[in-house]
Formats: sequence, C-alpha cells, structure tokens
Amino acid sequence: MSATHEAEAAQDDPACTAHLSSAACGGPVSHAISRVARLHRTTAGRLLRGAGLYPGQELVMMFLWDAGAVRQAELIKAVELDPSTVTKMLQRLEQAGHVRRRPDPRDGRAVLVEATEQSSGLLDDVTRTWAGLEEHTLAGLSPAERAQLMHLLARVEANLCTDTADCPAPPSTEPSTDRA
Amino acid sequence: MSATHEAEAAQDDPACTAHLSSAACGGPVSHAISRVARLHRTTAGRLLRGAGLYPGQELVMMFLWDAGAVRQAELIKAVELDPSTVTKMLQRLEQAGHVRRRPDPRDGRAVLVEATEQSSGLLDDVTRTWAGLEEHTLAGLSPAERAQLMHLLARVEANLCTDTADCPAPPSTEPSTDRA
DNA sequence: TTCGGGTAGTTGGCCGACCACACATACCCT
DNA sequence: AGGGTATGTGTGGTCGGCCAACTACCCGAA
Repeated sequence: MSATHEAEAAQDDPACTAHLSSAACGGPVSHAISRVARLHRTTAGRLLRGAGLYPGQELVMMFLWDAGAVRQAELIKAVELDPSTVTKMLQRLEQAGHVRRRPDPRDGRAVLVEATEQSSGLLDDVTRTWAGLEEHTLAGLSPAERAQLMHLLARVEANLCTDTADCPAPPSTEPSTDRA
Repeated sequence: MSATHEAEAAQDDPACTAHLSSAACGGPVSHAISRVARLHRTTAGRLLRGAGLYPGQELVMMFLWDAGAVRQAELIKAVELDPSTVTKMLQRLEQAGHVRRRPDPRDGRAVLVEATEQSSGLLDDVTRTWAGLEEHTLAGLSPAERAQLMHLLARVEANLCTDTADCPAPPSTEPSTDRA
C-alpha cells in the first residue's frame, strides 16, 4: 500500500453528494457499507430485471445451476438466508417456471429443488450480468486494490459473524410504552 | 458440470465460511458486499431493536436529530431513499411517537418533519449502538486498514453511482420473460 | 414400542425498499 | 389569466428479509 491514509473522510463525494452531517461522523464505515450495499443491490436488480429475476433470486439460481437437485436445507445453508425467505422465494421462482420442487423420497420432511431446463437460458444472462456488475463495481481499481478490498471485506464479514455480546446492546432501560 | 464436490468441508463453518461453489467465482466482491451488507444490517437491527427502532430508521432519526425540522424532500435527498419509502417509514415513526409532522405553511405541498422530544431519549442509545457496531465491524483492523477500507468503499460507491450504461444489460432477447 | 428431542418446511406478520401511478400544489411563461 | 410543467407526497402492489409459531417427520433412547 503506497498511499498512506490521507485522513480525508468521504467529503468530496463526486457523484452522490450525500453528507449526513454529523450523523455520519459516528460510524463512517457503517454508513458507507449500507450505502454501497443499497446501490449495489439496486444496480443488480435493474440489470437482472431484463432477465426476469429479482435481486436475491440470482444467488439461489446460481447455486441451483451449479449444484443440481439439492435438498432445500442445503440451499438454505448455502445462501445463508432464513428458511422462510427461501421458501417464499422458491414459491415465486417455481411459479415463474425457473425451479422445480418435489418431495424427497428418502425423507418425508425434505424437499428437493432443482433449476428447470427452461431456466438454463438465464444462466448466460445472469453470468454476464454479474460479471458486468463486478467490473462496474470495481472500475478503476487495480488488481492489488481489488484484492485488498476483498481481503478487508472478508475480515469484516468474519467480525460480523461473531456474536455481538461485546457490543453495547441497549437493554431498553426505558420502561415507557414505546413500541414501534 | 454436476457438483464436483471437491471440498465437502462445508460442515464446520467456523466463522462464516460460506462458499457458493463456482457461482461465487464470477463476482467474488459482489458476493462479499451483499453478504457483509446483510450481516451488517441484521446486526444493526438486532442491536437497535432494544431501542424500539427497525433497521433503516436510525438513519432517518439521526438526520432529524441533527437537522431539526426539515422538509420531507430534504430528508429524502439526504438519506437517498425512495420518496415512498420515506413516507411510509415516517408514518410508522410518527405512530411510534418518534417523529412529528405538520404541513409547511409556506408550501402547500410540503411537509415539515422533526424528531419529537420523546425521541431524544433514543439519541444516546442509537449513538452508542452505532459506535459499537462500527467497532465490532472493524475489530482487529488497524487504523491504516480502516482508512483503506473507507477509501475503497468510497471509490466503489462512486462507481456504482455512475450510470450502468456501460454494463451488459441483457435486453432479454428471449420472449419467454414471464415476470415472477 | 413409545416417547421425546432434533430436523425440515411452511405460514403469518411485520418492515425496508423499489416501481408505477395518481394527486395536489407551486411556478413559469405566453 | 390560463395552461403547461415541475415539484412534493401519498397509495397500491410486489419482493427480499427477518422473527415467531406451527406442523410433519425422522431417529435414538428409555
């Protein structure tokens, strides 16, 4: 890393001039993460919309294209989503004809899921879209910077996976009747 | 291209090691971004829940605490959200007593929004929670690494703000576009 | 064999977020 | 004035995502 920290907080903001004043002062990285995440997701959604997919569904489809017929539990573990989220997403994907579901003959509880042949037509679109999204996201970054970003994100992810026991969780010292 | 299953070690998952097989190969940073974002948001939500706020609302409240009474349009521009999103969020925040709304006397269309006095009790909680979240997110990162991450995120954000005209948007040459 | 605990999925409810659309008001120009 | 455009908000609908609670099923021990 040649560029030493210039200690220049995100103030220039060329395109998206947003400065949440002093609010952003506490937790600038958290702010940046949420903003980048939203931009990234909406961008992906806009690109994927031409293919008939909603943001989030592409991850499921990618896994299914790659893994073939799998139990829903396996898919859930792979995408790390709530079971109910996956259930509803699969219901919509099934109705759209992108996915097929059938009971597992060897386990009365389980459900086997697989991508339909029709859906394989989307594989190319989705793959290209994701490649383009990745490139658009990382435009202007050198390979070293990309690796750096990847590495830092991995560390942050590891951090967020650990329990937040050490975090200051306000135990709602306010007994007043304020429920959202 | 069936499941190669070269590494079946997906059982342990010490921290968060999720590997979406070859699907993640195209766009590893995009994957990391979405995963980090989801983890970050759910963590924030869990921490904020004790304060009676849902994830996303804290940004609105922070801006209002800092800016006082503002027009809704100004708030919308600050948080960079869809107007309808802000409208509904404010309706819920108002019903929860965290926010007050009244028509702008100088503009029949506009609405002035401000945080209630009651809500100022949350200010400390939210501030501390965000500080803790930031620290938990960046735990183990040196100041230089934090600055690096901040800088890279800013560049990515700038990239995502530019139009995606140069992105391969599949115009769905397939007429089988059945929307879900 | 029975019974309890763990696993697999589903449903309902809620919220954030988007889009498309409709509505009211302000503004500007002829 | 009058009409067209721009702006500021609200509605309805759809999705992803979570939590809480529930059902159905498998399995291992008493």
